[in-house]
Amino acid sequence: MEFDHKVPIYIQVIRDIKIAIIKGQIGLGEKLPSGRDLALQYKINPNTSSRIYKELEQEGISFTKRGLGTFVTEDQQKLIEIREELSEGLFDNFIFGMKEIGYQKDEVIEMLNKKYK
Amino acid sequence: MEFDHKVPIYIQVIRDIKIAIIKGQIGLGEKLPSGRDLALQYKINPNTSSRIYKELEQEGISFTKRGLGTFVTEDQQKLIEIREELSEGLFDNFIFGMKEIGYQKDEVIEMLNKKYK
Amino acid sequence: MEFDHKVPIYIQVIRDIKIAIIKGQIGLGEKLPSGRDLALQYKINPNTSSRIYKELEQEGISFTKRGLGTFVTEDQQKLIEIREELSEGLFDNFIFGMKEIGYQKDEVIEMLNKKYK
Amino acid sequence: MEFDHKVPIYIQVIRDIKIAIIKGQIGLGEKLPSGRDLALQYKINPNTSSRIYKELEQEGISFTKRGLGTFVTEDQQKLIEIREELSEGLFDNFIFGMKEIGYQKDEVIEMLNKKYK
DNA sequence: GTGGTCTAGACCACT
DNA sequence: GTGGTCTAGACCACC
Repeated sequence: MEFDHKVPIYIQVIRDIKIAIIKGQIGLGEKLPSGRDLALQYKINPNTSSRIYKELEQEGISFTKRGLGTFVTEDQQKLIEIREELSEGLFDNFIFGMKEIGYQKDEVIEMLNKKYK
Repeated sequence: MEFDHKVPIYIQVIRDIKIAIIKGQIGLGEKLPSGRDLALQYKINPNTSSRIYKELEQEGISFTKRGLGTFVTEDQQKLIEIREELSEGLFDNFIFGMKEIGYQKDEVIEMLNKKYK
Repeated sequence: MEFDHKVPIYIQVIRDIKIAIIKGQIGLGEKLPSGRDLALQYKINPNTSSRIYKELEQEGISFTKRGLGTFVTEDQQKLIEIREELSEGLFDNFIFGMKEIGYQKDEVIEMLNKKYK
Repeated sequence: MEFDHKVPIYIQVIRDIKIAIIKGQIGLGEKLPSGRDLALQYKINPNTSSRIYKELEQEGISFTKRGLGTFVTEDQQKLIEIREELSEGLFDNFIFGMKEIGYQKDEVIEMLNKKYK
């Protein structure tokens, strides 16, 4: 994975993990790599791993068992929440931004159709 | 104007000025406030004002006449460019993001229709 | 029993056993489960069981007979000691904490009365 | 300030700051010391300061202005929340614990009266 | 000067 | 082996 040096690494990795979860590449309840392994995988410092897992835990996406490791929550509801959080953010940003620069619904949709080709 | 303290103030002000220009609230060739006035208007640090004008000038959106102040370019072409730059950024971010979290074109457009209501 | 993963499991189990003892659910002189059984009961690692018994023994609450197992002390005095140790800890923590955040005796007792309803 | 080496420094400092706020020693909206200064005051590492402010921000107790510093929230409501959070935690822990080891309301209040002398 | 991020590396407690 | 905490020190963007 290549990092965009304009946005914090930990943010990018968190996003990456969230996407892996909602795509089912990482199952609910599954063990996540140890902090050290995550550091190796993404070529980051173990401290950064630790920060990543801490944030995920705070969002209720993972939890940790002392001495055992970090695990994905088993709460199915979370899956939906994550997906919504991610898409919601994209929609809001997009729609609000387009309004701000003066585009109406119809124009936006027409342009979107073109862009998607 | 309220700032989101997570994103640089100068970025937010630049965006604000660009939007005012493409909406015609600030006309082509029109004089922009002095750095000091800009600082007062937005309640920002004068250093930040000067950074803002420096960036706007670099993008060809404004130019300065020594002793007279800073003016918006008279180049109409710029208007279109700004609009495109802003919308381009929004589209890329949106489309790329939606792909990443697994939404296809049709779903996106359907959801967008709903959101716009 | 559900564990709070923020506090060491062995601490939680030790507390649980102490409470069982002072409540008489486990009698003085009674045999405690083998390390292996304890591990099964609490769904913990056998290593953790052995740590638990080691600590209990150190506090004089249990003792081991080689080849026979671990037993609760027969010393009645211990019962009182345990109870005091536990309640002492609770009182100190509570009173000190309430002082720190600025509550006086009378307020504390009044609030306590309310909470108990 | 002396630290209890059994509980994380950042937790203790956070508590200390919260108490200073609810006691009015630090006013609402007031600037907190810079991360570096906090580190000097408490004799901790600047990284630890940074962690402390991050947590406070997450709890809505402080906010940060880039390049300017960290400030206490101006929301009066927060004051009450903090006080409640702190006292609530103490009460719950105390009452639940005393119940667990078999003390009834009257005994508890009587003992508390004695302890307070 | 101010916070934000990251690396490096250490030590500890828990399982 | 696993996470949690802390120190040390660096670099950066922002104001």
